[in-house]
Amino acid sequence: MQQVIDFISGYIKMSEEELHFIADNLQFTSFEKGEILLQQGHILNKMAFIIKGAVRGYYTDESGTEHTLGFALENQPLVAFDSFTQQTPIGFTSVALENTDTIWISQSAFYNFLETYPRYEKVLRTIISEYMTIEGEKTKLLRIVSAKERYKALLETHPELVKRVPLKYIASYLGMTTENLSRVRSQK
Amino acid sequence: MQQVIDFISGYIKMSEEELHFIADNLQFTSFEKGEILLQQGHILNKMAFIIKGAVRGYYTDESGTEHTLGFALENQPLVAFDSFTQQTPIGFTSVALENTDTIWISQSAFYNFLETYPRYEKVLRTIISEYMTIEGEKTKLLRIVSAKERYKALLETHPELVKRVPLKYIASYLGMTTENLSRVRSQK
DNA sequence: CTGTTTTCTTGATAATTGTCAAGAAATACG
DNA sequence: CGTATTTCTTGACAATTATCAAGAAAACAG
Repeated sequence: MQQVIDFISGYIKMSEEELHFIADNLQFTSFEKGEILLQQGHILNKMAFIIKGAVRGYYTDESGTEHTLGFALENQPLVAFDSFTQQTPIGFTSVALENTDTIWISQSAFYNFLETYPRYEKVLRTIISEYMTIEGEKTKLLRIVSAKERYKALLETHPELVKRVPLKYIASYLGMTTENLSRVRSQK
Repeated sequence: MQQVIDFISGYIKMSEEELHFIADNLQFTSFEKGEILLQQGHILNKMAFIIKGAVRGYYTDESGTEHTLGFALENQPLVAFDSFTQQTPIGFTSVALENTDTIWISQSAFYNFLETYPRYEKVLRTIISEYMTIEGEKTKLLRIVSAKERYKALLETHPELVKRVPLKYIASYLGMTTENLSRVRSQK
């Protein structure tokens, strides 16, 4: 709970009232390794914040192949903002890589909060724009043509992921086979 | 001008007052083919809407190689939302592929509008979330492993781009060499 | 319309990556 | 602690893609 408050406080000084509003509208849920937090195709009426653990996001294409889109660790929000806002099906599945603790807020409580305390509109815009910067960096990393350089770039920017996440998911994230990642790693 | 109004009106019924506010704060600019609309590294204090023409977005990596990130055509906004919001350097350059007409709004006018007519916060969130959906689709397309399938997918989802944009930029966008795209095209 | 520049295609070859298969290493679990 | 399962590595080979080079086609400018 404190972690959510800390996260928001990084953007704005919260009043007691706002703090209570948030505290009263959060719900705690634990997931065991392998359990699914968000399911591709479902409609999303809540958003999450990861307290502890790690999560992998992937989508399954028509041929049934999984493509890892990203990872989320503790102290990060876990949202499909487009699905949440437009009430359209989520484009990916989120599964726990480890036992993971999360806190959730419902869509109605979220919008209620925004309407009651409109100064958080600006905070939300900032968070979204930061998210876009990160996504932009991810896209750029994926456009590195050589598999070796792509891995090297990830290792430099997110060493914690490479340590913590099974290599086969790192390979899938980087758009290469597990075998190729294994070889590329042994080269340097 | 009417095109901007039409774009916004697709999301909300605008009042006369709002309409005038917008009309009074827009500035028209034309770009010749090859001219730069947004420059990687600059700080952005305005956002654009494309009235006519086509624009290519790319970033230049450390080795000097250009990577095409996307295209924008008429009736589409042209913004680096993260840079605009956080006042950080833009992560890409936008260059006109054709003679292009644009309309611009300054950051101050934009925020002024949002504060004066807060119901547009929701409109903005919707536009942003739609943008995220599109970016998500782009990411998924890029993760298709085979060059041939990647091209086929783009041809199916955005045939207008393939017709209108020089192939070498399509190749760069799809993460392959021009030569390979040429070969892949001739196969089917 | 004509020369010039840019874009696109094609060929030959090398490098990278994927695929299939099997075994080693690490991790999970009773 | 020992067995089962999952993850990771390695090898051989095939397929895909990049690179370099040259010429054809198209677009552009005067």
